[in-house]
Amino acid sequence: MKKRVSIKDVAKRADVSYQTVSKVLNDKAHVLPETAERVWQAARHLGYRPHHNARNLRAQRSRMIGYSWVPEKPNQANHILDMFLTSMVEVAKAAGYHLLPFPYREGDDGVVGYRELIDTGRVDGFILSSMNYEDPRARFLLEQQFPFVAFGRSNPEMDFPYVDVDGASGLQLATEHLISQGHRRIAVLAWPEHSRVGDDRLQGYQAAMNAAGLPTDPDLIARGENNFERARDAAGRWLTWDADRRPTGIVALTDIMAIGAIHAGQARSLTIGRDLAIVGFDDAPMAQYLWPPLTSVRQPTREAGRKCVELLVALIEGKELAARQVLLQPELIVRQSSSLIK
Amino acid sequence: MKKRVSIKDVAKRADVSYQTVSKVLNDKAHVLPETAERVWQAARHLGYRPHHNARNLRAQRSRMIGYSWVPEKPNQANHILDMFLTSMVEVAKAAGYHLLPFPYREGDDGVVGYRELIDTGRVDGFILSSMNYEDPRARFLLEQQFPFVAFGRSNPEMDFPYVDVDGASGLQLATEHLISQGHRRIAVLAWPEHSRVGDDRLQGYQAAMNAAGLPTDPDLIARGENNFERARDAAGRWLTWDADRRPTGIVALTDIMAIGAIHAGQARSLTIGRDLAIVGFDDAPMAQYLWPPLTSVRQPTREAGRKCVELLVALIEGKELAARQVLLQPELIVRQSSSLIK
DNA sequence: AAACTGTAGGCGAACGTTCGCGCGAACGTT
DNA sequence: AACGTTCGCGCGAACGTTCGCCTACAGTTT
Repeated sequence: MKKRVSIKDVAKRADVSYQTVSKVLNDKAHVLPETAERVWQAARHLGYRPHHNARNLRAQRSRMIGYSWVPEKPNQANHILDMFLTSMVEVAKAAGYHLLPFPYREGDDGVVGYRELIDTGRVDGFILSSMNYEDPRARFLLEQQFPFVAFGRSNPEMDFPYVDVDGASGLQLATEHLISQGHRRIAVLAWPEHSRVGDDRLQGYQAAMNAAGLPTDPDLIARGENNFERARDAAGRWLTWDADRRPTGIVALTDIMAIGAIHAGQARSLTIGRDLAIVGFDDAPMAQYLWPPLTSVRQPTREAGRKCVELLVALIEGKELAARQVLLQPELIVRQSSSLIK
Repeated sequence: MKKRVSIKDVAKRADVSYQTVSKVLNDKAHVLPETAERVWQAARHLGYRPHHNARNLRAQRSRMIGYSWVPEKPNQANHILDMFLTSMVEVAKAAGYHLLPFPYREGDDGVVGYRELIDTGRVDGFILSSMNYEDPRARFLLEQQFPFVAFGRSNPEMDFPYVDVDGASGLQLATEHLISQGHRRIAVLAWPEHSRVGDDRLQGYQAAMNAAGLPTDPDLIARGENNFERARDAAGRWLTWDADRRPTGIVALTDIMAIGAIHAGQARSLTIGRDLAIVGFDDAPMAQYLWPPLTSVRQPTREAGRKCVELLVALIEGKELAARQVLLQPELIVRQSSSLIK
C-alpha cells in the first residue's frame, strides 16, 4: 500500500509553501500563472488527492448525507431501493457528497441513532424515507434545526421540505382508467387507518368516484393489512355478492393486494381483465409476468431520489430553494389485468 | 443548531487538561480514580461525543467500508439489496464502521472511482458484489494491496477473500428434487458462457444428473440471456418435442426464466407441477404469489452480508481469519410449481 | 541526605487541510 | 526621494483528536 501524497509533497516539488499549494488548487488568491502552473504540474505528476477527513475537519462539515429507511420484512421485496439509492448516490456525488445508509428499525433505538450521527459530526443532513404521521425522526430533526428532506409526508402542520409521489393522483388515475373502461361499481383494497400513505391514496379513489358522479359505497372500501391473504379474502367476499351489486373493478393500494384480488377472481373462474378488472400500485418488476400482466401505478423513483438530494444539498449549503416541497406525478402502466384491448 | 461539545469543554469542566480527558475516555494511562470519575461525569453531563473526522484524521483511517454493486436494469428488481445492505450496515456498526455505497456501472469510469476513494482516504476497505470472471476491480485492489472482500468468486487463480453462495449446490438441490419426484428428462435454462455465476450453477445441474446416472443431453441445455422472453421461447421449443423426448422438468438459473417456462407450459395448457415441473433460483418475494407458486432456491442473504463485513473488518484490523473464503449453502423452497403434494 | 522508583497528569506535536494576516518587492504617484 | 498601492506568497493558527515524552511530587531505599 503506497503512502498517500499530501499537499506538502506537492509543495516541496513545486518549491512553494504548502499553503500556497492549497490556494492554487482551490483557486483562491492571486498567484503568478507560472507558479500556479508549476503547482498544478507537481500535483498532477504526484497524483495528489485532497484528504477528505482533513478537509472536512477544517471546514467543520462531513459532506455526508445520512439516508434512513425502514427495511422490509424478509418476504417482501423493496424493489425501489436499488434505483432510489443509485439515483441519490449519483446526484450526491455530483454535488460532492456521499451517502451514509442506515436502516431504521421501528422501536429500535428511536432517535438516538440520529443524535449520534449529528453529535459525532458524521453527517451534514438527512434524507428520511418510510414516513408516516407523527414521525418522531422529523420531529426530532425539526427541533434540532438540523437539515433534512423527507421522502414522503407527515402531518400537515409539520412544516419541512419533502419530496413525495402524489399517491392520490395515482389512485385517481387508476380509478379513472377503470371508469373509462365502463366500470361503475369499483371497489378498493385499502390500508388500515392512521397511515399517511394509505389515506393519501384512498383519497384519490374517492376523488375519481366523486368526479364521475359514482357513489362510494362504504362496503366497497376494505381496509386491512397490506398482505396477500387479507386482500384475497376481502376480494373473495365481494365476489360472492349478487351480480347487480358485485364490483366489476378493483383498485388496490399495492401490487401484493392486487395479486390477492387476482387470485380471488381466478378461484371463481373469472377472466381477469374481462369479468373483473384489477389495478395495483407500485409496478413491481414481476407484476408484468403475472397472468394476466398487472396494470399498476409506477412511481418516478429516479426523479424522487434526485429531487431529495438536490433539495437537501441546497438546504445544507444555504441556497435558495425553488420549491421546498415537491410532489411528483406517478404514471399508470396499463396491462391486461384491467383491459382486454392491449 | 447547538454547538458541538469538544474534549476541551469537558476538560474545562473537569478542571484537567484536555489531553487527560482523552486518556480517561479511552481508558489508557494512570489517572486517579477520583479524577477519572470527574472527567466521566463532565463528559456525560455535557453529552460529549468524539468527533469522528478528527479521530480518524489522527488515526489515519476512515472507519468506512466502500460497498460497490451493479444496479439492476429498471424493470428488474434487486430484491436482495435491502436485506443485504441492512445486514452489512448492522454488523459494520457493531464493529465501529459505516458503509459507503457506490453503484458501479460497467464501462462507467472503470476503476478510477476506487482509486479516488482510496486516495482521498474515504474508505479502509471494500466489499464488491456482482462479481464475474476477470473482474477489473478485484485485479486493481489486489495490485494495490488494498483490503477487500468479494461477494462472489472470479477466476480460480485470483486469490482473494470472498463470501459466496454455493450456486452449484443450489442447482444440484433443485435438480435432485425433480429427480426425486420421478422426473428423468430434465432441461435447464442457463446463461450465456463466460459467466462465473452461470457456470457455477450449471455445474450443479450436471453433477446431479451424473450422480443419478441420467444422461445430460446437450439439447436440454439452453443457454441465453437472462430474461423472460428468451426463456419462454426456449421452453416453448422443448414442449413441441414428441412426448418420449420432451422434458418433464425444467430447472432455471433464475426466477425470471422459470416464469418464462411457466408461461410456455401454460400456453400449451399443461398443468404446471403435474405435467411439467419447474424450479427457479433466487426466491424472489413475488414468486410465492405466482400461479402456481414457484419452487425456488433461496440464498442466505443476511448471513452473506454478515460474513462479508466480518471478514473485511478482520482483514483491515489485521486479525487472523478463521477462513479467508466462505461458501454458504442455499436452501430449496418447495412449492407447487414442482410438486402437487404441497 | 542523596538517589531511585513510581505515579498523576501536563505539554507539545502531529494528522492534512484552509484561511486570513502580513511582509517584502515592485511599481506608480506626488 | 519619500510615500502609497498592489501583487505574490509565506506564515501562524485552527479544526478535534491521540500519543509519547516530560515533570513534579511523594514514597522508598541506600
